[in-house]
Amino acid sequence: MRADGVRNRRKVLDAAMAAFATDGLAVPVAEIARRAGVGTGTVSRHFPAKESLYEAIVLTRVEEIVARLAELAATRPPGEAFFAFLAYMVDQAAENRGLAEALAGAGFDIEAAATRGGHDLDGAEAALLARAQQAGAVRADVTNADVKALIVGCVARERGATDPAARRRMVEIVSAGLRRQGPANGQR
Amino acid sequence: MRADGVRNRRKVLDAAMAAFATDGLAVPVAEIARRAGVGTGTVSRHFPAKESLYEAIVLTRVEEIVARLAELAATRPPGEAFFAFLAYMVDQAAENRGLAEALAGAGFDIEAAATRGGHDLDGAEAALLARAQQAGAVRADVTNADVKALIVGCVARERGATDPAARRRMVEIVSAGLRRQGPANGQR
DNA sequence: GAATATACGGGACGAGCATCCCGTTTAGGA
DNA sequence: TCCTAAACGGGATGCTCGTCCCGTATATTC
Repeated sequence: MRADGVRNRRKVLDAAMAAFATDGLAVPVAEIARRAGVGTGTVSRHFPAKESLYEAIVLTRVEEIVARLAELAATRPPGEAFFAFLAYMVDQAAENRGLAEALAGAGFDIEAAATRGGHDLDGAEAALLARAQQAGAVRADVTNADVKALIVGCVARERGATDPAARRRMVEIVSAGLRRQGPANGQR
Repeated sequence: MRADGVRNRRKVLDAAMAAFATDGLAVPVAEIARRAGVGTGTVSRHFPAKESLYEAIVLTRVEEIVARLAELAATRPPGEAFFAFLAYMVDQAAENRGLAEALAGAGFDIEAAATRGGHDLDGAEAALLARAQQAGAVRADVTNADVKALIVGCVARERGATDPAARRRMVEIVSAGLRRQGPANGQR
């Protein structure tokens, strides 16, 4: 492979990461090419379809997430690890519009991409949840799909205005709701 | 106005309601025309832009919602009214993909449409929340934007598979999180 | 320094869609 | 029954994109 090919591939990848993060997955390929300082043909040649760009980028994100998850699971007690991971995911999604869209299921199947890349994101999340439930830190009837939807909700506030305080408050609310309810709390 | 004009306008409106509810706001105008049994020209003449279709349909939904909100506020104690409205909104959005998309801010500004139609949806929701907070039923630091985002989260589960039990569970979780926290709950 | 495979740029092409237009049809009154 | 304004259908048009192609340029090898 030629050196300029490697270099340009890298530039496209970086530009696409930035573009997806700020403008979302619907950003036109031409805009990515513009940001990378190359022609659209160069983008298409390195990534035959837009999907391949999604995939290449999402995979690195997934790797980071899986690593973070493993680290939390290894170093913290079950409940704490679960809630820390929840907060981490919300922060990631809040800073990356493309990731938020992917998590919301708009335009890209992130789980499928993770699986194709050899990562079992869903399984790892489910295990983290299950451990937290066994430890009595999380309601027993919650499913992993519930948790993923709630993460989407935490990021669904006013587009653009990512007030960190509001984000923290959202995570708090959802965390409180997920915690096993005390016996004296049973109204409704 | 001619009788067939009135009739066709009605047919288009009904078809669009059904199409938006099942297929979302991105459904092509041609598909709406097909469902209504008319040509695309007829749709365009009655509703010059797709936006006007959105608006006409959303307005009836908003009216229902505002009426329901007023009824709950008038007949139930503050906290109960608030949580009942939350559950109501989630049910509505779960049964209507177009409404869910509009609430999530994807492709249509529902608040603006409500305002143009003379309804103050946001204000009414905020008042309901404020009353529940004054009554001590809901955390004092929660904003109306938070609540709206959480509603989106409750509906963000796997597309299509609208398991009623899961939906109820999501509402429970979010409601629990929104309730004023007991003093003994302060872990984290 | 020449030869060649590799890569580049950006225009061409086609798909999907909203909107507009106009020749044809029809409702409703005289 | 006839006339005309109103309404209809669906093809034409224009726009935004993703993808493909090909004439040109350049890195690499001998």
